[in-house]
Amino acid sequence: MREEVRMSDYDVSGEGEDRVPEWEMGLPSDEDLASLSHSLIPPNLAMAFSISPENIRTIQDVNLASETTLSSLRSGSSGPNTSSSEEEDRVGSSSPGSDSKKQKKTSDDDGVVEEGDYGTEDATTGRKTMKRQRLVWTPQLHKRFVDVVAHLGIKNAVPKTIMQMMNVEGLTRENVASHLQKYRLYLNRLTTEGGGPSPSSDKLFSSTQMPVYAHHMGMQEHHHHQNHNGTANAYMMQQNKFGSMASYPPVGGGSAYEN
DNA sequence: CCATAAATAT
DNA sequence: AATATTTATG
Repeated sequence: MREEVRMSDYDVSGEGEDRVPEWEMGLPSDEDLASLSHSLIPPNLAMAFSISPENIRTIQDVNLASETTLSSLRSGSSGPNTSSSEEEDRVGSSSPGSDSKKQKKTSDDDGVVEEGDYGTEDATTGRKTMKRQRLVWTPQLHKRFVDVVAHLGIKNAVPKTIMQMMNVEGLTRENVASHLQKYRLYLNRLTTEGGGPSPSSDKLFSSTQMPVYAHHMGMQEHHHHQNHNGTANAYMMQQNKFGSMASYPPVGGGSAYEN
C-alpha cells in the first residue's frame, strides 16, 4: 500500500499546476455546479418552511463581503455575522487622552472606518474598487501567523506560502511580508542580544510565544479553526481580544505628546 | 510632536 | 523575496 499521502506530497510552493486526475474523479463539472446566484432551496420548499426570501449572492457580494471583513477587522466592530456577540475593542485605548484630536464615534459606528472611503470607478469591472484598509494585526491574527511560520519552518516561511497557509480572506502577500519583516527583526533582537526580551518593545511579539525553531521541526498539534469553506476570515480571529495582553501599554510610557 | 505599525518602493 | 523608506496612526 502506497496510497498514503504525505504532507510533502502537496505542492506547497507551486501554484498547484499539476492536477491529480484521481482526485477530480466524481467531482461535478463546472456546468453541473450551481451558479453562485442560484437558489440553494427550491422556492416551494422555502415557502413551506416560511423561510424568508433568500439573499442572492453575487460575485460582487462576495467581494464586498471580503472588503467588509477587512473593515471589520480593522475597526473591531461586528461584521457580516449578525448573531455573534459584539466586541468593542480598540487597540489604541491607551493614548494620553488629554489631547483632543480627531476622535471616532465610539458607540454606534458599525464596521465603517474612520479613514475616508475612497471609491474610484474601475472601467473593466464597473465595480468600485476600494483602497484596501490598513490591516491591523490583532493578537489572534498574529497568533495564526506565528503558528504558520513555526509550522513551515524557517526555510519555507516566505510571504506567499505563509499567506496561503494562514488562509485568511482579504490578507495580501504584502501584508504578510511587512509583518514578517518586523517579526524577523524581533526574532533577531532576541537571539543576538542573548535572550533578554525587553518587555517594552514589540507588544504583539513579546506577548506571543516564540516558535522554537531550534527544536526538531516536527509538526506539532495545530488547532486551526476554520469555517465550512476552510477559510478562516479575519472576523473570527477578533472574537476575543488580547489573549495574553492585559494592558497593551504605550511603549515609551513617558512619551509626551503635548508640546 | 514622537514612536510605532503598516504600506510601499527598491 | 528581502530590505529600505515612506506614510499613517495612536
